[in-house]
Amino acid sequence: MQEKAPTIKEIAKRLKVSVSTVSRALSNHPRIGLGTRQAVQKLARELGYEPNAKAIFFKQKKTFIIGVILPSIREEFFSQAISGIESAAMEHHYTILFGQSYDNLEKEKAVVKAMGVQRVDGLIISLSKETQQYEHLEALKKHGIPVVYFDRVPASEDVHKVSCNLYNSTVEMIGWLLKNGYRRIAFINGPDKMLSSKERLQGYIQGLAAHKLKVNMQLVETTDLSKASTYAAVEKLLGLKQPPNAIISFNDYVHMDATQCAHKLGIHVNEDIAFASYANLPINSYTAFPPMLSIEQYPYRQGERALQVLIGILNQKSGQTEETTAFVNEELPSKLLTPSL
Amino acid sequence: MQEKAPTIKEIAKRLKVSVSTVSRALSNHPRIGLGTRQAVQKLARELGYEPNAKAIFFKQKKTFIIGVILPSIREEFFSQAISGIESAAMEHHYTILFGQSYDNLEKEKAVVKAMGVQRVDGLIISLSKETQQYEHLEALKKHGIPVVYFDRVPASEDVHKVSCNLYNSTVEMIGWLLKNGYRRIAFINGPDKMLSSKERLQGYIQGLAAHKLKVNMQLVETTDLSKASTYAAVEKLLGLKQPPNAIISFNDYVHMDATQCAHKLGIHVNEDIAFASYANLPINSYTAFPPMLSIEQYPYRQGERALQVLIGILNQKSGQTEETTAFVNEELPSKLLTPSL
DNA sequence: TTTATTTACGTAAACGTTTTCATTTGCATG
DNA sequence: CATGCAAATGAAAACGTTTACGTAAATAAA
Repeated sequence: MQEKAPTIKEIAKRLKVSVSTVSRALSNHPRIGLGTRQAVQKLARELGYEPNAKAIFFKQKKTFIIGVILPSIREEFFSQAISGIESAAMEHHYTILFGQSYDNLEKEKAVVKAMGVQRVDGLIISLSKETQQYEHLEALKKHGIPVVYFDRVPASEDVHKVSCNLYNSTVEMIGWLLKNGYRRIAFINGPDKMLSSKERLQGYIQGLAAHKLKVNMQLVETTDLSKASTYAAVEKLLGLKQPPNAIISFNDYVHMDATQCAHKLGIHVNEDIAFASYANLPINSYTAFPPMLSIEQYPYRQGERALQVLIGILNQKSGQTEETTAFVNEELPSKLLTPSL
Repeated sequence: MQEKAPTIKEIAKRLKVSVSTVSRALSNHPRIGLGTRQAVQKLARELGYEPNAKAIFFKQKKTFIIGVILPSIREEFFSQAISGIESAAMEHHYTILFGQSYDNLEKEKAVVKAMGVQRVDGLIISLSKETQQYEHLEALKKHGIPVVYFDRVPASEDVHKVSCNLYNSTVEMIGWLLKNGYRRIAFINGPDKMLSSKERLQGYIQGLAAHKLKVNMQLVETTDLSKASTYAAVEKLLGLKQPPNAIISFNDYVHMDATQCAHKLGIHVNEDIAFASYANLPINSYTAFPPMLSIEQYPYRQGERALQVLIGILNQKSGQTEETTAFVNEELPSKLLTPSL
C-alpha cells in the first residue's frame, strides 16, 4: 500500500555508488565530486528521500528534542513562557516535548520520568508548587540530560536556573503604595515552600523597612493558589478590626479570585482598597477588576532565555571534555507598572 | 566524568551469557530459565540499567511520540484541549511533541515539517485560520504518519477528524434569543475559510428560518479574529440605522473584544444589547462582560477523543495489512448554556 | 620516470536493541 | 540404542545512518 520511504541504501544501489558516498553527498561533504554530489541530490529529490531521524538520533545520541514541564499551560503566564521557549527552540532546530505537572508532585515525577525514557537532550522545568525534593530530576543526570529551571526554581546554588527577580520591584511597589497614601498594605502570598514566595515576602518586608515601618503579620496571608484558599484569605483580611487599604496578591490568578471575593463582599475594587499583583497578564485588560499595580515578569523572555541557556550547556557539553560548567543563575529584572496618569 | 550508561551488552558480558538472553530475560520472555532471568534482572537493577530508548525506537520504528499542533496555546480553549490530549496520551504511554502555528500558514508548514523529521507516530492538529490546502499534511503519509484533525477541521471527507457540532446549538441559541424578545440578532463570524464559520452561519440561518425569519445580511459581519477587525465589525453594527439588540460572537475572544468595544461606545452590555458567544471559557467568570449565552464545546473532551481516535488508527495499522481503515468523522455535541434564573 | 600529493570514492565498523533461526542439552518415547 | 521433543540459550542479521580508515586514480612535483 504505502511504499516504504526510500533510504540512503536505495539511492546508493540505483546510482551504483556506496552508501557512504551518498551520505556524504547529501551532507555536502567537500570530498565528494561535484558530479556525484549533484546526481545523488537529484535522485534523492526525485525519490522524495527524507533522512530517517530515528536512525540518526540513535547514531548521534541526540534527539533534538527538549522537554518542557510546566505546572499548568492554562495559565497565560506559562503559555507565554512556552511560546518563548518554542520560538527559540525552532531557531536552533529543536522541538518541544511537552508535559504538565498540574502543580502535583506525583504527576511531575511521572512526566519527568517519561522525559527520561524519551531521552530528551535537555529539560526545562518550572516546578510544581509542591516540589521540594529533587531526586526525580537528579536522576536525569545519569542519562546526561541537563536541567534548566525557570521561573519556579529551587533554592540550591548547584543548578542552572533562569528566573525573574521580584525583590526589587516588590520594594518599589511598596514604595509607590506608601507614597500614594496606602499605609495598611496586606499581602496574600503563595505557598511558603516556593522560593518566589520567599522572595516576594523579602521585598515586602524591605519595602516597609525602607520607610521605617515594620511588618504587621496580621496583614500577611497565604494561599495555596486555590480559589477557596484565596477567598478565605481575603475574608480574613477584610474581617480585621483595621482592614487593609491595599492588597497585593501573589499573582494575577490569585488577584482575580481576591477581587472577585472582595467585590462580593461589597468592596469597591481599587477605590475602597487598592489591589496590586504580579505577572501583568494580557487577560487583565479584559477582566472585571484589573490590578492597579502590576509587576511584569516577562514570561516569554524568561522562556526564551531558559532555552538559550540550555542550548549553551548542550553545545559546550559536546565540545569540551573538562567540567568547566559553572552553574548558570540568571536573574532577569522585573518591572513595576503604575497607573498612567 | 559521567560513566556511560550500562547496556545490555555489558550485562551479557558480566554474566557470560549472550545479549539475546539478556534482552529476553529483561522482557520476561517465557523461554528463559528462571535462574538466568533473575540473575539478569538483579544485575540490571544493580547497574541501574535503563534501556536506550533511541535504539529501541529505531529498531521498532516507533517513537511513542504524538505531535500536537495548535493555533495558539494562549487561548484557553486550546490549552484545555491539549490537557485532554496529554492526559489521554499518558494513559497510553505516549508523549506529546508540541508546536504552534500562530494561525499562520507558513509557521504551520514549518512545524508540520519538523514533526515529520522527528517521525512522530501520529499527528493531531487544529488548523490555522489560513489553512485551506493540505499538501504539507498529506506529505506525512509518505512516512506513514496518520493525521487526526480536531476542532478546526478540513471539509474533506477523506480524513480523520474530531470536532464539535455547533449547528444544533446555534439553532437553539437563536431560538432562545427570539423567544426572549431579541429579534435583531447580529452575528460576528470568523474567517469565511474556516469550516466552523460556515457551520455557525448555517445554524444562524436555520435558527432564523425555523421562526420564519430570513437573514438580514447587514447583521452578519466577519472578523479575522484580531482586535482591530472585531472593533470594526462592532462599530459597523452599532452604526446601523436599526442596530441589533443581540450580538453573537464567533468565540469568547472575539466576544471580549466586542464587548470591550461596545462598552467604550456607551452600550450597557447584556442590558441594551444581549451578547452571546461560543466556547464557555473558564476565564469568563472573571471577565468584565461575560456573555449572556454561551455554547460549551468541551475542548478537553475533544482533545481526549482525538487522541483516542489516533491511538485506534495506530493500533490497527500495526495489526492489519489490508486497508480497512474507514475514515473517522466524529462529531461531539455542543451545549447551549442559558442564564440560570 | 619515479615519487608525493591530492581528489574521489569504497569498506566496514559502530550505535543498542530485537528477533529469526539455529544449536545444545536433557529426557522421554519407541 | 536411536529418535523425537521440549526447554534453554546462542549466533547473527537487521534497522539506517555516520565516520574512521583505506585505496585507487589522477595530478603535481621531483
